[in-house]
Amino acid sequence: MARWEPGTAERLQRAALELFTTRGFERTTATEIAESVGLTERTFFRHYSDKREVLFHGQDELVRTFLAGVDEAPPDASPIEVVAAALGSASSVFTDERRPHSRTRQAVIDENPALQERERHKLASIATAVTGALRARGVDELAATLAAETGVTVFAIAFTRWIREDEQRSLADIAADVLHELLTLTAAAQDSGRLPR
Amino acid sequence: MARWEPGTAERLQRAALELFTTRGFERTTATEIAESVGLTERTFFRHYSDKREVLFHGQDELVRTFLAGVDEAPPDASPIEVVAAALGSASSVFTDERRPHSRTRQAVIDENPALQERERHKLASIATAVTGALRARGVDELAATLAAETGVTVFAIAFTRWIREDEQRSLADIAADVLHELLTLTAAAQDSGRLPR
DNA sequence: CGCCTCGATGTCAGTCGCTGTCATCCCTAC
DNA sequence: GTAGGGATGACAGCGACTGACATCGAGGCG
Repeated sequence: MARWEPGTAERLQRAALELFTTRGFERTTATEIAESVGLTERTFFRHYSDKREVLFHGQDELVRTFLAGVDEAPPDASPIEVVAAALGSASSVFTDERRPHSRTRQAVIDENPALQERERHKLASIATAVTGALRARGVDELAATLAAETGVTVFAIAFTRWIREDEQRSLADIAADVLHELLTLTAAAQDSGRLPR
Repeated sequence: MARWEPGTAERLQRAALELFTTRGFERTTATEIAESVGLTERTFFRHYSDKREVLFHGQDELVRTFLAGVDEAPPDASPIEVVAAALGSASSVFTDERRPHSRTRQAVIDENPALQERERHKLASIATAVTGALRARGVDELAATLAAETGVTVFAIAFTRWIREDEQRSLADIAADVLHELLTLTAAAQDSGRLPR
């Protein structure tokens, strides 16, 4: 038997989400979160580098899922195809059971600009990771950056739609649709021949 | 004759960039910035809502330039074509004379994660504005979001290339190239027929 | 000319996020 | 049983940011 309850970080995370939901992010202090699970503020900051970070626990796992998807793509796949594979892999993490939790969490984020900022930052770090993975496959820098960044954009848009109350499809399906829509849009521009250069 | 020197916000901005460059962002306090131009910390925060914001003064102008570009696009332009127009318009703001300043400013941002976060947030707000402008033109939500977000991605990538020491072309030229590369990438994926769905 | 309002700044106290440091204490290994 | 180590507590302190109130010169108005 340990001196303290195990899973400290997880308990803090649950307590934080609960408090953020009821009182709002800004009107909840780190001390309140910590004491609501019988710990001190200092301990909170030992587990999370800052107050916002408590809502983004497990982000590493998402990054790894993206990278796993990249690895699974066939060697001759084009950058966008690789990104599509990563999208499929990442989407599979978000099962139907996770939707309610994702929803409440997202509601908190949508209420606070500082949290949105952090969310964008996390998405950007995913893009950076995917860019690196593409580069490791021999894709040149421009193509790698574009494909990765585009993939993350598609993921973010698909995720927003997946969260919606009326949406019943899987995230993977939605992401595939969004990607398809992007290809349609770019193809239309390509064909018009009215772009500069 | 005014009671105080005019252009307080601009003086603060210049002083901040100077101090950030020499001492670094985190090791510069808001009080130091303010006092270096004969003001108090309180006044600093009256002009800038937070310490990071001082580096993003004039962002509104950039947003307006994007939107002006959207307005200039012909009525029958496709979403990507509209975005290309916005890209051209926004790029024209960054003349050759502004490059040295952009470089030192970017160097500061690249050194600090909190500033990168804010930068991403600003880019996201541009995307949101462009999305709104596209929607006002009758573009449906998905296409508008995708086109706007993609456009901002292209802009960001082009901008980092424009900043590079060895790069001599105009930002508009680079942006057009980057957009072209994106169209090439998506076309390749489209043609392969190997995407899910 | 004198008064009054207004806007930008100063002053001050206070909260909160976050950090460094040191002490505490159970659990484990030897 | 003793020595370490890992997680926590206690405490002091800095800096970002805010609210409330005071100050004071500029310009309008009688």
